[in-house]
Amino acid sequence: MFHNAARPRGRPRNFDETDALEKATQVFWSKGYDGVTIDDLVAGMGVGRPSLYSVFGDKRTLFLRVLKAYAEKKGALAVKALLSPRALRDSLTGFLRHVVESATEKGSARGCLLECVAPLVDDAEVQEFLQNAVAAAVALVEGRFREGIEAGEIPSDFPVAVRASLLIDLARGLTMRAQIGTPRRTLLRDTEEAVDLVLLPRH
Amino acid sequence: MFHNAARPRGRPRNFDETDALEKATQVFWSKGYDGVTIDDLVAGMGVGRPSLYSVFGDKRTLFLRVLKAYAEKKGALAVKALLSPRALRDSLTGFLRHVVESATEKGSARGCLLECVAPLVDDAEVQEFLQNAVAAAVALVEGRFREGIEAGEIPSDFPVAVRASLLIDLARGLTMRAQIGTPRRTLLRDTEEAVDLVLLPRH
DNA sequence: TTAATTTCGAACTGTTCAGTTACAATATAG
DNA sequence: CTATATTGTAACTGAACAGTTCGAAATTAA
Repeated sequence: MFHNAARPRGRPRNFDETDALEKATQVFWSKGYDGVTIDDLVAGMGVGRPSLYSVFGDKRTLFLRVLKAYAEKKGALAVKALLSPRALRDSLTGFLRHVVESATEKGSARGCLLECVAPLVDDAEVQEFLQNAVAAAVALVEGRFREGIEAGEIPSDFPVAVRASLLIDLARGLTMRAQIGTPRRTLLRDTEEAVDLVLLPRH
Repeated sequence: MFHNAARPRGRPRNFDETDALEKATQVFWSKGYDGVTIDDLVAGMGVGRPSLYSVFGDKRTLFLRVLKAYAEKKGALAVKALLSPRALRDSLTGFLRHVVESATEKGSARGCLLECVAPLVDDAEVQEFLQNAVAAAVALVEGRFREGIEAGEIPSDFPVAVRASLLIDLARGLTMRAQIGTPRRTLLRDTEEAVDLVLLPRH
């Protein structure tokens, strides 16, 4: 008899690795990095202490993995919001709306792991990862602006790089406001304004 | 013989309270709140452990005091930058330049205690304080915009409240970029762009 | 000089924490 | 059914930590 899904030999795990990782995300997201103890993770992930070490390594290693999974997921959603075939304004609004909505989601921590938690982690690898993530986000928005130019939605002298950078700054600002408790509807209102602003032609 | 500066009775302290508080600010600023131990503070402030407790209370109490002193200092500088008698554009540029410069000061921690560290502190009093600080900052910028309208520097239909909020969002974004290591000159360049943007008339 | 007062330095105490170990539980292979 | 492999549970260990205590040091008051 063959097992196509090569079932491992010993006692099976009673947790799902991906699921545990998502739970770890919530723990770091809500308590910060330094504020989290291994016991918090054990409790939050539903994984035994020795399993946690053997499967995920120590806190730093786990955090890096959480960070990468989170960024990938968030990045994919940003791509989806920005690169769907619709008007430029709608793309940007969709992007910022998604940012605000995920930062104010009920049942989840406020703010954003990448913007509020990770920047405070005193670790070279984390910092480098963040810088790349920000650069990627800016490049994505830049790309969308260039498409907008080709489609004639904005003038050809539109300052693509600068505005992309500023849009990301605005997104960060909105996220930080979510972190300190500004209500979702306020942020959603300002989302519209931010898009208006960032699309204004220069003189 | 009278002592006009009513010298207290016992052994004199060998630290200056204000100075120690500034050192504590640097400690929290560079290590975050949860990342700081009492020993870090003892080492960084040059104050003995028992003195620290008797003079400043526990970590939370000390942090609240640090936070308030920091906000007061920062607020005063913001007022100075925004309310000096000069052109609106120069006021705003001065404000953002100050934000960027203090977030990228060499010899000091990067970013901003109020924007990068405090929002992660899981404490109701801290959160409330931050919300008020943000509201005050927005109100300050709003006031400056209104002066600009009176002086005819911007049109009377200029969306004062919205733009003030967005300018603060931009400041937060710039600060967070400083935190993750974006160089000062990049941020200063974007400062100019941010002011240009926020002053654009609406269509 | 002596008494009273306050701070300083060092050591102490009970707690929390990270990481490990020992053993029981649960599975497969033959 | 037995041997082997892997996970889960609980408890252990040494280090780090918060907050306190105690005696020595430094000052004023009398």
